Amino acid sequence: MSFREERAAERKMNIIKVAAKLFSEKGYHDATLEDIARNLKYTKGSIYYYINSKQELLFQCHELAMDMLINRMEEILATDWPLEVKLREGIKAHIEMVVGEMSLVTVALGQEFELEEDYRQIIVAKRDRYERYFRRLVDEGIEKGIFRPVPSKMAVFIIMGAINWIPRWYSEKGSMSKEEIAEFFSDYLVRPLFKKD
Amino acid sequence: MSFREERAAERKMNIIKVAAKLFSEKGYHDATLEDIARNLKYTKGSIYYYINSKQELLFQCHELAMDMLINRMEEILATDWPLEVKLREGIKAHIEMVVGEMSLVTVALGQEFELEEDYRQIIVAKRDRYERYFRRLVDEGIEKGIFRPVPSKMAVFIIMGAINWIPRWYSEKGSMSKEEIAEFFSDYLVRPLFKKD
DNA sequence: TTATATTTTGAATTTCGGTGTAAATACTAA
DNA sequence: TTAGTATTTACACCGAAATTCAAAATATAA
Repeated sequence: MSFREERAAERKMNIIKVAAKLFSEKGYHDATLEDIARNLKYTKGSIYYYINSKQELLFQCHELAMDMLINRMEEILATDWPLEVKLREGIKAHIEMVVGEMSLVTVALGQEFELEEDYRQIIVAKRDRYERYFRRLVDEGIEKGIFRPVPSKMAVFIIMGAINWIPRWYSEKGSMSKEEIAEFFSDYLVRPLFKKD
Repeated sequence: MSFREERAAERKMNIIKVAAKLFSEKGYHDATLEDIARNLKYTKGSIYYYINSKQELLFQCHELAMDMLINRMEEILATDWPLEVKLREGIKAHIEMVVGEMSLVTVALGQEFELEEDYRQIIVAKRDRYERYFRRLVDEGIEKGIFRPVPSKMAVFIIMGAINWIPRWYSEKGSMSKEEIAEFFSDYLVRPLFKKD
């Protein structure tokens, strides 16, 4: 990649990040390209040198967020940790993404229906793939008798829902740190999978 | 209330319901008054005979949904059921609302940030009140030693998040009925509150 | 330095949707 | 039946925001 291409890629990434921030703060529609441009000290016009449309920008936010989530999860799956540790760590990783890359992930989680159909399908496919990783962990746990038999799909929906809701209430100023939240959540959400003993 | 007033109120309610349906399907911005009117076989203009603005319409959706949730919960609290039953039933009631009045509640849950500040405050206040009901149940359970000590706020966030996420995946055609889902969720989400025995 | 390619600008264009309104129509009560 | 009120319509207005584009500015390479 040439120097110029590299710089262009970097700028585009900046635009995506700022767009994500504004999309998550004000919503897709209320964040105007004007806003995004002003934030970057660009003019509206120059944004179009880097992107083709506002819709594409939204899509890129989604895609970036999903890719980050998937990559992290695949790292975890590649370890030789015991399965319930993988699950717990997967949950923690997801929480950390949601809280750490708040704006990016918030856009991906909250503004799905703003995506036009073609884009939406791509994102939905990625999300399915991601969720399947979790479901498989639960299923394996059941097969091995570590977990009690539950409909794994539902269990994963509960887990995802609880986590994906975090941006709705999380504040830096809250009384619990990210790590404490991640710890509490992963315990609370995995606990009901175990058999009583 | 006179015959005419009554009919007007009924029509307004219809408008709200249809608006909710479209808002939840396409999002606040993409559902135009044109759409709403066409669905009701009205013209855009005549909608304005019943409402003052699109924004007000959104607010009414929120308010209606929140009031339904609060009323149902207050009914449950007024019973003499044991506290953990109240909690379980509260959860089930919430799920039934989310699934039964999908569009209305989906709007209320998903499109908070579309509300203008004044309206938003009213809705946030109602939601806080609602969530406090749940938190109090958890706290009482802890005090009485039925539940293990957990940060009740977090526990309720988990419960609410898991449920409020349902509209994202629920389909009539799914393999589990509303009731089965409600049953599974309330068990899964309350279970981690109990001490191990 | 100069010529060429890249980047940025700012204005112009276009489209769309919420809202206002005056006139038309339908309804109700007397 | 009719006067008066409630409801609906059609249309125009207006602003906002996405997108386009030609020209200007800037950077790069020869």
